[in-house]
Order: sequence, then C-alpha cells, then structure tokens
Amino acid sequence: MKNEIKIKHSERARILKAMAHPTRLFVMEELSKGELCVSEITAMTDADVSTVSKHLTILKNAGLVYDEKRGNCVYYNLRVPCVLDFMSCI
Amino acid sequence: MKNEIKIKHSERARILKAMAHPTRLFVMEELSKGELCVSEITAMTDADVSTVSKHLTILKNAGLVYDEKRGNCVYYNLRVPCVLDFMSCI
DNA sequence: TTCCTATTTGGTCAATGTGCCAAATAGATC
DNA sequence: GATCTATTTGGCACATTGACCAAATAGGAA
Repeated sequence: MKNEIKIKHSERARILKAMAHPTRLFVMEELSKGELCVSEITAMTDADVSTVSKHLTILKNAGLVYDEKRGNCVYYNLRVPCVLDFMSCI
Repeated sequence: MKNEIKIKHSERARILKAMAHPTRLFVMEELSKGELCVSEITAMTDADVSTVSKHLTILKNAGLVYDEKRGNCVYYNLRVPCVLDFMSCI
C-alpha cells in the first residue's frame, strides 16, 4: 500500500472512529437540529457531565463540531452536517 | 435517551467502528472496483494474512462485505457500495 | 491417502478507549 | 473578594482492539 494512500485512509479512519460511538452519534444528530450547550446535551444522555465533555472533545478534535463560549455556557455546533447523510445508506 | 434510539445509534456505531480502520477502508475501496480473494488483498497491504483475514471477518460481521468460496480461494465482495460515497464529505 | 495451498482461529501482549469520581478551572454574580 | 455554576482535566479500573506467530482447518491435486 503506497504511503500517501495509507495516510488518506488513516485520516478518514480517524474521523470515522470519532463518530463510532452511540453517544457521539446521538449528540451529532441532536446538534444537526441546532446548537446545544454541554449541560443541555448531558441532560439528554445517561452519562456523567465529564463523560459527555470528553465525547465532545473527541468530536471537536476530529473536526466534526466546533464550540463557542457565550455567557457562562459552551455551545456546540455541527461543522459538517453531511456526515449524517450517509446514515441513510446503513 | 430513549431505549430504541440508543439501540439505533449502537447499531450504526457498530458499523462505523467496523469501517474505522485504515486497512479496512483500503480493502473496501479496492473491493468497490471488483471482487478479490484473501491472498490478493493481503498482497496489497503490509499486513500478515491472519491480520487481513481478521479484518475481513470484522467487515463481514458488520454486513459490509460478503464472501464466496470458489475453487480454492475465498472471494470477498462489497455489499453496499454507497458506504464509500460519504467519504467525499470528509 | 498424502501433500499443498488458502484461509481461519487461538493466544499473547501492548496500546487505546470508556466511564466514573474527584479536583481544577473559568466566568458570572453577589 | 467570595461564591456559584458550567465545563474540563486527571486518574483509576476495566474492556476492547490490533498485530504477529503458531497451529488448526478445508479442499484441491498428486
């Protein structure tokens, strides 16, 4: 396998890995309807705030969401809504 | 999070997880051009045959590929080519 | 049957992922 | 400044993953 191809697939795999978790998929789906802050997201899931925060960090590092601090909340937004489109294929 | 929703996302996450590996993405891309047997796939990658076989099993369990034994080779095919479409979004 | 070739399976090990609690941090508000 | 609320970070326990080697299996060919 050529090196550039390996890099391309590693990059894609990294993004898929970030998406490949039930809670993170749920969060992305909710964010596709509009921005939400951490505590709102936490209230929607069964997990601890710290756990949710870590999930959000993973999504952010993968470039799937971005955050914005306003008031005393951190709001998260979906960066590329199209990533959810392909779910219809599954 | 409601239970049915949790199950839906778990199922999708399971499929994404199966795709989320450089070698497995590479294999899927190659299979999209036509069927290949295990030894052909192995020759295209840097990994051991046993490693490739395990990757193929993971893809098969996720329903992404299917296999067919003919002669003394096992040929693998992509089941749902559309899964690669969304890569354009990344 | 015996040998060969193709593929899968089992075992081990290091690395990574996940979840929770506790503690740290950042601002807003009193 | 002290306090309160929202969020992130550190640390620990535990589960999962991925790679390789060695061994098992399956079928075709000699």
